[in-house]
Amino acid sequence: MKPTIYDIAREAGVSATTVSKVINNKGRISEKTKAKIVKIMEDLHYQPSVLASAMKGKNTFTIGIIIPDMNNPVYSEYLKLIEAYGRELGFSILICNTNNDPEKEEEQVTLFRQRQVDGFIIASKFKNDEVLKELINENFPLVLFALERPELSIDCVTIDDFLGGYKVTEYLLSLGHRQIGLMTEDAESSLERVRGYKRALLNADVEYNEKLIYQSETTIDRAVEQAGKLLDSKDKPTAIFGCNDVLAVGTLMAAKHRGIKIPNELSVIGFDNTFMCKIVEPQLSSVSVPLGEMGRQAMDLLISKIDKTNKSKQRIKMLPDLVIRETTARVYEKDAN
Amino acid sequence: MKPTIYDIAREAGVSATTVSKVINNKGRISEKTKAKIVKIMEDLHYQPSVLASAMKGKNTFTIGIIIPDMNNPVYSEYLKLIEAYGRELGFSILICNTNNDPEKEEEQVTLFRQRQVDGFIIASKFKNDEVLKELINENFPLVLFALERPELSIDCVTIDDFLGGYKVTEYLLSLGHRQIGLMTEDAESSLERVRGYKRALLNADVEYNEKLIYQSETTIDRAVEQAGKLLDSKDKPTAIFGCNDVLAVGTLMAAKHRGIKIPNELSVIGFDNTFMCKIVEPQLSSVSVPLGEMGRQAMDLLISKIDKTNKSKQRIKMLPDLVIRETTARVYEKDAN
DNA sequence: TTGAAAGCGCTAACAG
DNA sequence: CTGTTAGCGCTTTCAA
Repeated sequence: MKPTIYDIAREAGVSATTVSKVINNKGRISEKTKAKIVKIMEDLHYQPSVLASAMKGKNTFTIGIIIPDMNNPVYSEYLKLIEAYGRELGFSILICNTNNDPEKEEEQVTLFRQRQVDGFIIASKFKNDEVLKELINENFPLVLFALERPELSIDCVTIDDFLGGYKVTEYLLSLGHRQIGLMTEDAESSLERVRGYKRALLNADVEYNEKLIYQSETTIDRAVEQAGKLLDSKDKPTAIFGCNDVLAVGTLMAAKHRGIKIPNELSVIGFDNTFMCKIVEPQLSSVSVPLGEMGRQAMDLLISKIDKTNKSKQRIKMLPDLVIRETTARVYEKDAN
Repeated sequence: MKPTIYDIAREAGVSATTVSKVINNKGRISEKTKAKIVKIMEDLHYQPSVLASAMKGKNTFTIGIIIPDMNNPVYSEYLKLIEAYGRELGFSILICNTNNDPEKEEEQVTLFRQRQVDGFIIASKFKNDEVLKELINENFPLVLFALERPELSIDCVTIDDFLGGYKVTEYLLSLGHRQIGLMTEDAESSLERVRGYKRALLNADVEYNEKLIYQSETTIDRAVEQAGKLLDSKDKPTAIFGCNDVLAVGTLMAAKHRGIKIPNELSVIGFDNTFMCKIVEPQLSSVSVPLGEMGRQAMDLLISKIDKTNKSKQRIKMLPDLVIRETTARVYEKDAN
């Protein structure tokens, strides 16, 4: 059996309270007894039970992370960073992969709460607002990651999707593209990216054409499919902006299947700047987001809520950067040949 | 505040014991009181505290997963599958990404145990055998995943790495290759794959050349680096077997940098059959492993240990399959040109 | 069929 | 500086 605080107390000839005090570095105890207790704890490999102390209202030092798909490299990367940073701070991570299924989202929140997580970081779009609202009402520690809820009063750290979409489009326009296709995803963030895209078109006096916009689930296969439709459509784009790298990689593949030369006949640019960008050929231009910094911010923010050191809510928005690689080029001029 | 079992009891005009019994479906209670209690629990959104019941010696329904790198698509995929299956069975997943750092491994095991996980699934190679041995001695529920410890009496589910390595090499030999390079990783599984490779060479009467073997960390960048050395070496291989897809993709890239045509001038084959195989060009041949089935088996095995329904230890070994895509071809014959 | 009492391992008053 | 006491939310005898 694992030793309990009483075993230590008995061994040291003191009370459990005293042991508790040295564990938590609280109250005042003589250096001598303290040293003795510490030694005994070590000898017996004593580890306090997080459960028992949590039952007394203390933290479990466990947080729940809810993400849509950890197979998407952005999320696996993010998860990895969060886990590492969390561990540094003494927190363990309970994960849930939702596939954006609202039922799972709700189910997991209650499951995690039964396990008394100290807080949540949520990256999966909650279709089910009720759950979110309940959490907010209870003032339960919670931060949204790369996900916004404009209508909800809630902490979040996101990237400036509008700016990202804008920059991409502006860059493509500067290369002479006028028919710029868009592969989007059913997510708030993509909506913003599309808004940035539209604004850039507007500012450049280029007409917006709805038919150049295709939505797809974020899997390679579906992206290939949808991008195929876009490429086969009448309004042939000379450039395509994928609202995330998965979508962009799918686009790349669809183009290759059709013998379309990249970047000469078609420019493609993604979003997220995942490792996929470097392994496809040609290497994918993309938009980089400071994932590490974002994860850190999200954690710090969450912990400040858990510790109640910070009561005010905030939206932190990080700015994205263009990373130009090999899939973007000046528009292909038929007349030139 | 969240309602407790006492709140329910009071509301229903019964004792906490009775409520506990309906929660756990134990003992005998009249349908009538049962119905009343159930209704009240629903009305109050009552969720029993896992912590409190765990304190009475019950399960936490939480298991710890320890993996080396969730950015490696094999692991993220596996993690995703495990999480889904675990949830189906009512278990939540605590994760830890170790980067194969023995300190983190040990640290996490104690951390997870403080949180009273019901068991572990470990995919990260434990350099620190002591921790593993301790767990085994205590008979703590534990299964190794895609990882073996031949010297330890421990449950595990792995793939037959030897067979995988053998098949790859056999296939490459059948294409006429004789100079077959190897990109390996510091892991038990890779050792087995190498053993398969050697055996295949032996069986085919092809001499084994140590200089064709390069070890690398499993990251794209390091793989590119190491593969570069292999490609630049005197013993120029006509084919390279990457002990995992990351290594193989790195090899592919290194070859491209050097203008080596694939598969005409160099065949490359990976291991794991991750989604990367399909997005690189040409598409990577690889070895598929039944990850889903393996995850399921690992979970089932672990749970049988937790429930103590199964005392006997076992090693489950799944068989891998070759998936031939576009990076493998008959050896390039200089004379033919 | 139901309930009273004890206790899991810990911590927080409060006394001494 | 240290210890006594009570109790977190639940389950488990055992008795009624």
